[in-house]
Amino acid sequence: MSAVDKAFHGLRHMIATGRLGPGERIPPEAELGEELGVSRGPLREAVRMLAALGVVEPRHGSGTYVSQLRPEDVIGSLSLTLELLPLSGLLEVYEIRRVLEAHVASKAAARRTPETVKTLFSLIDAMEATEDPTEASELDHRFHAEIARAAENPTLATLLAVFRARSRKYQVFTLPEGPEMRRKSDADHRVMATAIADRDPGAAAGAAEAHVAQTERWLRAFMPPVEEDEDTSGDTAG
Amino acid sequence: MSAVDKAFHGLRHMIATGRLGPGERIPPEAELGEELGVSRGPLREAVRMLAALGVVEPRHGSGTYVSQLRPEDVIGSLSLTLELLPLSGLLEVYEIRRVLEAHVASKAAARRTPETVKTLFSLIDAMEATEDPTEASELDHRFHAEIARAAENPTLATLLAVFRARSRKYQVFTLPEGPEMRRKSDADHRVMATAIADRDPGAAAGAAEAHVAQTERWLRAFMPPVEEDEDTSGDTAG
DNA sequence: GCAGGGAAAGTCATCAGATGACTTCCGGGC
DNA sequence: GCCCGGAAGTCATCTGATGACTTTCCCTGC
Repeated sequence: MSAVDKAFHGLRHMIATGRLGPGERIPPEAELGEELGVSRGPLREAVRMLAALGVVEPRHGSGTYVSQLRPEDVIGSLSLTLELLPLSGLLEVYEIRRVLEAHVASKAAARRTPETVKTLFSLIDAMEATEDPTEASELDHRFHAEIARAAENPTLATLLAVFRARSRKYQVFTLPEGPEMRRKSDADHRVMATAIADRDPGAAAGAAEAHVAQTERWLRAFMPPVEEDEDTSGDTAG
Repeated sequence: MSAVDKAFHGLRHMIATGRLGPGERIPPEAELGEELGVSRGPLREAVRMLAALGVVEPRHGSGTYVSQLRPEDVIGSLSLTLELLPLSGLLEVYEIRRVLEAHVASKAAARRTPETVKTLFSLIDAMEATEDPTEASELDHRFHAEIARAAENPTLATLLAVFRARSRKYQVFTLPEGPEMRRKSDADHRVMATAIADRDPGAAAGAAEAHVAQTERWLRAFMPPVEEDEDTSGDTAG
């Protein structure tokens, strides 16, 4: 086993067994390296691996801390890599998204509060009012995020947010057919929001699934990946 | 921006823009470090991060290669960290699993081949025959993996395999109540397999969801995490 | 006694050089 | 034609030193 593996598994084991708990600071590099029997180089590489996976977080000058280890912490790590997938593989992701969006819509319909309904419709109004495709995309994201939030499963909400972020790289609304697509999309949103407002889980699930399927169809038809030099990772969704 | 970030994003950008394609070897450390303007230390840390995320794979003595970038490549990275989650967060994962297992069961029922059915029942027979809880757990995994495979979405199959692996750390069958649980579990499996054999998607989905829900209930009741020093990562599922 | 400033310690970040380990390839020997 | 050995290329690791940032604490001034 290589030194990096030794450090990686050793550190992971310390966390798995509870010797290092969520939020806790891990020992300094020199000390930990000696304990694990590796020098600082490989140890740092192992720490970076765990950081990329959302398990620890190094803070310059302060120390390295174990994350809170919530499901969304580790699932969020996918957002850095999912957008590297070729479009072909993305279609498989879409099938998953279809199923899960339908589920959260259904659950949101069952558990909705008046505030949720109000938020959803105000987001729809804003979407229909704006001309800026980027803003529309942002509002669309917040609309779906709000539904996922209402379903009361943060893990699932994070997973769907990751999947959606990948799709947003393709800004279909900027195409010539964009305006027509947006009208259709807006109509879908109204159907979904209405079903949720009516506490009708079946209708909400159906509308959500149809909406995702429609988006998938558009993406399949045109696929101009947008060149980007992020970070535009402003997660302004409430 | 730190040197590690510069190297990480630089490398990721090279892959995102297609300058480095799947399976391709990236430039040697010295060369790449010079191009990105960082020394070998931080560059290696950035490479390790991408390796942890399933994007690249360093091979000692040969070079570092971009992965095939299939969805399962990057999703598989979750398996290293999902088992670090506390049980409380795991319940949210179970809800997702319930929905997705139901979906794959339904799809498997629609697309099943005679070979699939044969495999499923032979796995059930083997499960009922064995006394070894570890072997039973392994067969259980293969049973569910076979159903996911039949649904023809490798990404989804990988995602479910990751979720299941987390649950298997809790070997509920070794409890005093184990034998009774296993009888119930075996019965569930027969219902699922029969629904799939009958090409009845609705019944298959219902049976799968009920089965996962049952497992979840057991886990919620007893939760003795099994200490382990893997790797037992033998993915023997066909 | 208290608030502010600044020094000092602790820790991660980075660079540089050297050496070892492993893979790959090629040519020589049989 | 096959096998073996060596050379080159590349990643893996160690060591030492320096810089950057954060945190703590003491000292100063009021």
